[in-house]
Amino acid sequence: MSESYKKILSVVSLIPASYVASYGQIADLAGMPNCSRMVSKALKSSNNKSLPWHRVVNSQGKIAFKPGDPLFVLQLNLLQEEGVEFKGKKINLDKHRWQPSLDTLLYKLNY
DNA sequence: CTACTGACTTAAA
DNA sequence: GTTTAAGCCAGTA
Repeated sequence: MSESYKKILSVVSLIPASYVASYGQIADLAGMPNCSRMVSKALKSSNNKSLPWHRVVNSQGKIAFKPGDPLFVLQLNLLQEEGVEFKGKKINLDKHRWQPSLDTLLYKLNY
């Protein structure tokens, strides 16, 4: 596994329950701007069961999967169990977006 | 080697 | 609201 993926996954692992981050946001925090597609790749290739992958949604606050997809339902359930509110298909990002403090990133990611 | 594919994003029309 | 188009880069064929 590449260092890029490791970094991405380590950022995702910091997202607390009932908060979400977008793919682009994760890419930015990992020091790889404009690499949102790599975030999805990294998540797909990860087998880590403790990774809170479900807390990553797209920039519109919507789940990235198609509504018919089994993973869509799974992710929706996981988020709702954590108390994330859906307004239709969208999450209120103003309320639920993860905004990590600088010390969180510095300390936990060894930047 | 080239070509295509994404659990994406942004800007522009 | 919508649809395009370009950008991104590790996998895959």
